[in-house]
Amino acid sequence: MPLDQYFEASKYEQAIYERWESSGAFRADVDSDRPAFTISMPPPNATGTLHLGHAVGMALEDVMIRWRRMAGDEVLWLPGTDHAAIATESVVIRNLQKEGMADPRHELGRDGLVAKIAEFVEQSRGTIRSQIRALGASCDWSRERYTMDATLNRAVNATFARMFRDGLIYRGLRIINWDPHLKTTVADDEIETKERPAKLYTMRYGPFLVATSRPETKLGDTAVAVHPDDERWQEHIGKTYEITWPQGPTIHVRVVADQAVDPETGTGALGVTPAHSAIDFEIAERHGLPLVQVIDEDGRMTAAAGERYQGMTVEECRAAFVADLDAAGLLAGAEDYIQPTPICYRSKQVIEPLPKAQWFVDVNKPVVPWKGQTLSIRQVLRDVIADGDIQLLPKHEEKTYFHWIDNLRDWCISRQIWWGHRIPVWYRGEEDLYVGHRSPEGAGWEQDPDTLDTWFSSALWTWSTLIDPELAEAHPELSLRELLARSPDVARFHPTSVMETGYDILFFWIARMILMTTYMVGEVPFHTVYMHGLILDRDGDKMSKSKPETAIDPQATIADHGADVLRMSLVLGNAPGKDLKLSEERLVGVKRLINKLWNAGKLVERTVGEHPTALPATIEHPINQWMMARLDGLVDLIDRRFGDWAFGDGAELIRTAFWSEFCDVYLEAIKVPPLAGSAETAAVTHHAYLTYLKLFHPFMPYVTEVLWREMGGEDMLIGAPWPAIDPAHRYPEAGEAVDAVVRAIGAIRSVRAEQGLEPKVKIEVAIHPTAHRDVFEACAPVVERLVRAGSLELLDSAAGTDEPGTAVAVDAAFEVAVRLGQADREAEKQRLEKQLEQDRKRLGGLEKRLADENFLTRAKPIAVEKAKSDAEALRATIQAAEERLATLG
RNA sequence: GGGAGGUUAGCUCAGCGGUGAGAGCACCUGCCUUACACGCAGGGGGUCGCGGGUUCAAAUCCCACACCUCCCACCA
Repeated sequence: MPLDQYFEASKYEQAIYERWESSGAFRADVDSDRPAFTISMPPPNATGTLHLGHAVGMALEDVMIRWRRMAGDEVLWLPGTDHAAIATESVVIRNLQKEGMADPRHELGRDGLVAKIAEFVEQSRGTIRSQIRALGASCDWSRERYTMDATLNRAVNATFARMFRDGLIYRGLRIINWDPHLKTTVADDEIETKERPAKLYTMRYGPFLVATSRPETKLGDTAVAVHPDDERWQEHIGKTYEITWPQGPTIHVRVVADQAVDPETGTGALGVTPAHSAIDFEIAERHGLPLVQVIDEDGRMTAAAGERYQGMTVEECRAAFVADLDAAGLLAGAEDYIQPTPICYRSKQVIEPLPKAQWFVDVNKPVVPWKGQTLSIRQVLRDVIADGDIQLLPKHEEKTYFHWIDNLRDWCISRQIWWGHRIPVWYRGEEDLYVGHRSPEGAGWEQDPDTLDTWFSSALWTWSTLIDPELAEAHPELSLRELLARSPDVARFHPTSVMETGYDILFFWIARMILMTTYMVGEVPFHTVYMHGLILDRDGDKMSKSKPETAIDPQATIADHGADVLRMSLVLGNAPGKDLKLSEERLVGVKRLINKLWNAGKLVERTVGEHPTALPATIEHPINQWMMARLDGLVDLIDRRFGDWAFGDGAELIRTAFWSEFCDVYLEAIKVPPLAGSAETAAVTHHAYLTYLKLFHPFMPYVTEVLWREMGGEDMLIGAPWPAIDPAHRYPEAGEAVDAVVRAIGAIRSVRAEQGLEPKVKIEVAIHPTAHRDVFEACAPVVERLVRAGSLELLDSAAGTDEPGTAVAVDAAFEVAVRLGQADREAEKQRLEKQLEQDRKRLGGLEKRLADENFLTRAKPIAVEKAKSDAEALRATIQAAEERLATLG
């Protein structure tokens, strides 16, 4: 069936995806004896929609997966979704509020709200699934997982319990990051620092001057700290002062000496607010200072702040307190100041440090068995990268990673929201505490109200998803260790091969997967981490709805141009860690490539005819040989680029080879007899085209699959073997010779254009090959056609090119002459002179270098050899051109 | 304040010690040549950020500087 004029993606995509899926091509076979290649899909938010960040990741993952599948690996790409605790809960609460429910938490209660959220997730999770499908992702849907699956919950609870028993998880009173908007704690890594203009106030404070950008917290001060060696304050150390604020409470501050104080900063005297500053809290712990909380969980002042300020927001209190201080003459100064303010990365609201008892993961306790040692989490995290057990791409991210580890503090894992894995800890009375993966027997137990940080469950993703859910359900009594040991997928597909994700979640997720997996499973979660960059708009800004003219919507792109266009646009030229600017022009460029591939298919279809033949035992025609040699070179090159994870670069190379070698040279050449109409040509054309389809397939699966079927490829392309070099068809010599012919064609075309010879004018051409005469002879009809020659003569010597009425071009492998007829000989002279000038200049450079004793003795022999042969060739070219000029007069 | 990456043609980028610096897009000229005008052929265009240094040889390595981007930092 002849191909349509243009490829219309929407006509084919859905049906092809269904054929792939129903054929079982996506499903991993745990029993095969092929080497395993595994990717755990980073689970998108179950209630989300696909954005370009997902799209670039999935496109890259699918490239890897399809490549390895064709290359013969047993591939598993495990898809799934995340319950995204904070994000999902706040969306549902907002929706309920829009529907008129003032306080959903209060009105529905815990069970009611959780049920509502689960219902919402169930309803909306289909969207992301169908969008992943539309992209063409060849993932194993039979193994789809969700971070709230029963099996995963069991893994979470068992992990918590084991860490608790090992002392890696503890409950402690700390200054935590409290988000008064979301009403929950957040981890240190979930904080962004935003610089905001503020004032740095200096206030009189007993005998001291104290600087602060947060005067309102001074209502809760219990000490003044100075550096132990600071001479200015020696007499005060150890004393306690009573300070009565103008309109507020009276506080008692002890003067303590502490190394943490920098004498150079501020006034050198630090007002210590243990309840609202982590550093002050630590000072307070060291000196046994009391803790007075003046800000509550709503971000308002408490009773301890005094009657006047109680109930004010932090901002209101700051303004009021400063005014009061000023009125009382206690304000010594106020200067402009850029204040680094902690912001929650989710809610974008200001974080309030508050003292609260929370659950933490201890990163310094040495209880993790690793390579025969017992290490701390921090040490294992460092070792797996330092030892090369895990490779980070791009490599420079290792430095960022080590820097993060050096500054790592205990990880706060408890959250005060309701949606998520509930902390598996039960209390009974004051004394009894139970930790386990199932609720304890007996009456009177109360479960901890908090839930776990989403990243706690995500951190188990690579292996918790491989546990056999049926086994887990049938055997609730099995320990996690036994479940892992008895789940076939775990042994077969873990550790995974690659983790492909954005570099922005290196700490949130990558590091925590390493942390949890080394501890729980005793192996790394993956061998390679491929981190893609951000997708930006054409101006290099983040795409946003406020800039619709440059934003690109993945769904609309798939609908308008097809999934292949979107995928290839995101991958072409992309490299680990590199941000990519995506624009309409980029999409159009890929669209043209697909159009070219499609149209080449039409010509191939015509050339191959109804009955494609297999490659003959030997291939005779040099151009056919050349095509085979080019394919070999390309396949070899691509294997090496892909092996180095350079998929974007590989895609460029395939594109260039396909367009400039196959289309521009080969497909033009085979229109001419005797290549045209020969069975050998049909076979080579078919073989070459199918090879390009295979190479393109990981990037553009849909259009290549359509063309594969149209070209009579066997079964489906998704399961076809990756191209390999066939030792029976190696023609290295043909490459060089036909390259010379191609250069000759270019030289004649240049002469044609420079002499202003109209395309309709048939020119008379003579070629004197100085090498590869037989190949030139075999290719003569092709040359004749591609340069639109009326006649073509092959000469045995340069003699024929001496005639005055010709234009000549010279190369190391040939001289070509174009009979000019009426054309301007002066133009020819000028062209030659220009060429001569360039050649002489270059020869001059080479000769200078060759005369340099230092170069001859110190340079690598191969460099000297190349310089010599280049000079040789140039001299011949120059001499021929000079003779030619002489005959022109 | 600490750290990382970048600066090559009008734009997006490749090249990362071997010597005439490349691609795509854009531009110019000519072509609807029976696969493709989403195309074909030819062509113009670059002090490789600035200044030093190492080397027979530097866009490529080293040092300093300038500018851009990003990450980290307990808010005196």
